[in-house]
Amino acid sequence: MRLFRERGYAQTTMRAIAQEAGVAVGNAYYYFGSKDHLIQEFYAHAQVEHRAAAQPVLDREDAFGARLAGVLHAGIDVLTPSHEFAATFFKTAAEPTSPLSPFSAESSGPREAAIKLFGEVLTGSTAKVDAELRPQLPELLWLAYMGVILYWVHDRSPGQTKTRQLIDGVVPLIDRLVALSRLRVLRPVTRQVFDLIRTLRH
Amino acid sequence: MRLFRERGYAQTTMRAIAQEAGVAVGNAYYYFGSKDHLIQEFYAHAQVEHRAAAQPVLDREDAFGARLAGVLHAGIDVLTPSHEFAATFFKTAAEPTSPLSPFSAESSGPREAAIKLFGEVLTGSTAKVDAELRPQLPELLWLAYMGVILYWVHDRSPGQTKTRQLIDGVVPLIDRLVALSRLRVLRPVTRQVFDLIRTLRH
DNA sequence: GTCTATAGCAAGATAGAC
DNA sequence: GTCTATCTTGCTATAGAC
Repeated sequence: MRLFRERGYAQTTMRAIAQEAGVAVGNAYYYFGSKDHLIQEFYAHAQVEHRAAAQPVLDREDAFGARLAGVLHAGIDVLTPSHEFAATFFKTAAEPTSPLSPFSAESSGPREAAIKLFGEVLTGSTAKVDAELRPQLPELLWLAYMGVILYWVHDRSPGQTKTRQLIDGVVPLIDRLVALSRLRVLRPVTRQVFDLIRTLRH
Repeated sequence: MRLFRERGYAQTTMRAIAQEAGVAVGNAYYYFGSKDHLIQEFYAHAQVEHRAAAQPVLDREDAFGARLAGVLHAGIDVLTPSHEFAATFFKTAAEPTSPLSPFSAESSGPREAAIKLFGEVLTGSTAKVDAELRPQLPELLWLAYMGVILYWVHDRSPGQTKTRQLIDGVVPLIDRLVALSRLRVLRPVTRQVFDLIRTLRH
């Protein structure tokens, strides 16, 4: 991970990694199926750090919006030192056939943990949420987080300021939509959304 | 393209491509900067085919929803023969630094053409659209199309049936939201969305 | 400016000995 | 489990033909 951050993904050779780890190249491949597979370490690591960074926010805030914003910002905080490297490795993660896709079975560990984190955003908050929406919401929030990361990876503004603006802009929006979900007028729309999600899930 | 479709992206070597084309490897590199750059041909080709496949729909339908659904389905129709290959090359397209990203400057040609196509979906329709939303809508529809493709690439259901369901489910939703955009109650929400888009654009 | 042929490098991945 | 040697392939370099 240190080499990746320092030189970037492509510039870090398996030979260099093996040498740095004091083992032979073949041995590295004994433990990691491919260079790409090393990235899964990154996921697991990032998830643990994210959890830790989010804790103070979860302890402090009780408004849904503040909690969500805090957790999203914490996620980006943790990733920021690896921004350049993340941009280059993102291609591997995006490949659907890859076990590195955040949607893949191999990534289910970190994914479940992340969804659980967004569950805590909800349960610890004072928000009143539509009963039908509530069980779906943690996964939807995680999906939104994936969207934020997708934007962040492409974000070339200095310090990724735009991503911060995206979070600050999109959180009140989600907050409002969640509140509106209980409104009678919007019932058909939310129903339609749920039906669609249900259809696609299996 | 034929070799890619038959063997997949990784399994097709530059040596094989050059041989099949009856040229030397060096000559292939004279015309294409890298193996990845061959993919841009795919984009351009797909865009032209998409345009042609969408024409009958645009001639026939005048309801916004029907036009949008038709154009989205036409896009997937055109891509379907390359589904397997697309899944493996998608990684290159997803890398933000890559000139192959659909958001990159190098891809602006096909992108503009695609956005224009969604402009026609709108202008030829009978839909009444909020004045503030109208100029933004074609690009937003294109973005939604990118989302559909993202889903399609990951879609492992036989014949990518799920993607078809996604289109059929999401189109009435978009249709309804576009109609609702003129509603007074939702004005603050749409304003919020526009402000966010404006902020992020520069 | 367009093309061929060939040689060779770098780096991801693998085979097979120990 | 670990190593060394080797293979494969994207890509580059060179020298030369037309």
